[in-house]
Amino acid sequence: MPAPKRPATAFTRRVLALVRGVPPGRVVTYGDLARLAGRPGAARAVGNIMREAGVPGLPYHRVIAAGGKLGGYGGQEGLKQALLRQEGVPVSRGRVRQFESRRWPQ
DNA sequence: GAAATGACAGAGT
DNA sequence: GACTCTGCCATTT
Repeated sequence: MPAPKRPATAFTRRVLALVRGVPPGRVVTYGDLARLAGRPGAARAVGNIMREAGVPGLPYHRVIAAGGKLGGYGGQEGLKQALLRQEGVPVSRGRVRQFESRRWPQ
């Protein structure tokens, strides 16, 4: 059966809340989200949450992988890159430029 | 309840 | 700089 529309656990809820709080023009890594959510090392789990959450209205495209890599986007990396560029985030060759300076929170 | 899955991270080659 | 291997975790089946 389809997953619940609402976050199942506090961790998931926290991660989604953090994503919601990322302002335009800023990016955050999966590892950071995991750490901010209180579970360092759960970067992989964060990715799973994004994929399964299915909650519209969240800037999922602002969540990138470590090192400024875009990571995945449901097989739509191109779209993710386009969205980031629209918000003023320079992306080149699947990587965010100056991502260390655009990382959130900072 | 246990095994499989995956939008990752880090160190090593 | 790109590729490979291992470790970690929550969710799904």
